[in-house]
Amino acid sequence: MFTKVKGTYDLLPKDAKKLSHIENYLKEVASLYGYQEIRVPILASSDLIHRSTGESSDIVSKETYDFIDRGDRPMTLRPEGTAPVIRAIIENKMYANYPLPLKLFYYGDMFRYERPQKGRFREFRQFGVEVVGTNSPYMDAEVITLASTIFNSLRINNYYVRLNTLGDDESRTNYRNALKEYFKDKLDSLCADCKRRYETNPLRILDCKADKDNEVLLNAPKISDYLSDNSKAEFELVKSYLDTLKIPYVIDEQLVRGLDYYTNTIFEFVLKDNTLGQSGTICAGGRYNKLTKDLDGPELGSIGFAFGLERLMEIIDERVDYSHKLFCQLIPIGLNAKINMIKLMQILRVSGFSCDMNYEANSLKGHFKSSENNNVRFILIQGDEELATHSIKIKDKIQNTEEIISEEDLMDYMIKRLRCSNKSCENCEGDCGNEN
RNA sequence: GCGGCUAUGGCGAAGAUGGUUAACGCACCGGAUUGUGGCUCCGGCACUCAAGGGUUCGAAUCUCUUUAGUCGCCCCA
Repeated sequence: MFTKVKGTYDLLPKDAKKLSHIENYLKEVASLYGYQEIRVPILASSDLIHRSTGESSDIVSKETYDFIDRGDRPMTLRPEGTAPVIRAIIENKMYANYPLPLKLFYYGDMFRYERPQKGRFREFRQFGVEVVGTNSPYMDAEVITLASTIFNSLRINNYYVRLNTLGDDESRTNYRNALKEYFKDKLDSLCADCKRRYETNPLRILDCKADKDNEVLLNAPKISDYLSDNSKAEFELVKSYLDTLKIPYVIDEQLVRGLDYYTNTIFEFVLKDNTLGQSGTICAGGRYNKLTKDLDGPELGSIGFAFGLERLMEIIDERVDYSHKLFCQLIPIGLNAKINMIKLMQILRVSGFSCDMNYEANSLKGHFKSSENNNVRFILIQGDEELATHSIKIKDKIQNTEEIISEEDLMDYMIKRLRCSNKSCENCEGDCGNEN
């Protein structure tokens, strides 16, 4: 037997329905904020992914799906959505052909070679947005507000936003130097990973989990002391906007994020409880003002975030019923009725009534069983008796009635029943055609 | 890359200290009930316990290896 590849999963009908539902929902909310959809390839040149995400990042150094294609080109399955979207913007010169800022959303499969666990897969799905072509700190706040609205409207309330700023170039350079200076003679007390990070990306030392209680780390210089006046003012504006809208956030100066392209504002949405374990981050993002230029485009201030859809699936509490439902079941008795009902079924289907027939059942029992599985409201039965008079026996499972009507009255009959399903309706006992 | 736990019919699962017919529930199939199902009753459904090796008179039970799943660490959405 073939089994699915490690870290992948099948979405069976019920869950597939749930995921489409969530995706449609996210699309709708994003469009309320003025975002348009963009679709970009899953397959990308290794160069794009490696350069954008950062050679020193864990994702690129040990988690990408890299391979050489039949034309000897190094390829990578995208591990995140930002780089391919930015590439598309630059390649299609969208920054010139569309009004700025570009406000785009995307969703689709991402690939990371990790050990699978709860809320983490090798092939997984993200929904994200990217705003390109603005430096306004108001946009930082708007993007965070959008993410927050998504949470609220999915009735997820037990989250908060971790917020920090990495500052502009100048701030970051000064801070990096300060960190290097500070850690220079303290390297021995850091873990092996941090010793490496000291060379490649000293900021990453700050959110090291192994050293998180290390005094050396707790006493390290803080980014807030190295922010330029401009960066400081921008960050204040972001915070005040969030205050105005009462978005709950906490400033966390240890927050750094693992992708190398981030600048200025960065944030994470995390759950207050442990329903998702330590991987409680469902949404994260930030500014990346240098990325467009690093990818050979013009310099464009940009910000975005991504949601992990599996994690969202895991935590949402929806009362929606995703089970399979059809409108009616057709039950023919005898060959003549079967042929007649096949014609009838096609008419019903193209008229918008979902329905089905069990072609193989030899007994009434089998047919009725199918009607249970299909969760139908109406059961239509036709045998030689009904056929002779062009009529049909119809059972309404909600109102629990059974009567014989003529074939041509069938659709009107069902539509009326649909409108009023109130058994104790005084006007009609369920037949008046009024909405309840 | 590292660590914990798990692996019994289509599914969920019982199976102290190894002992010889592998519970039970659900699903499914057949019948009571061949133009009316859902309830009920009766009957059927694992020469086999992830795979391979070892210990033993005897292994689903002990041991080793492998594989898979799952959870956690690192990291990330």
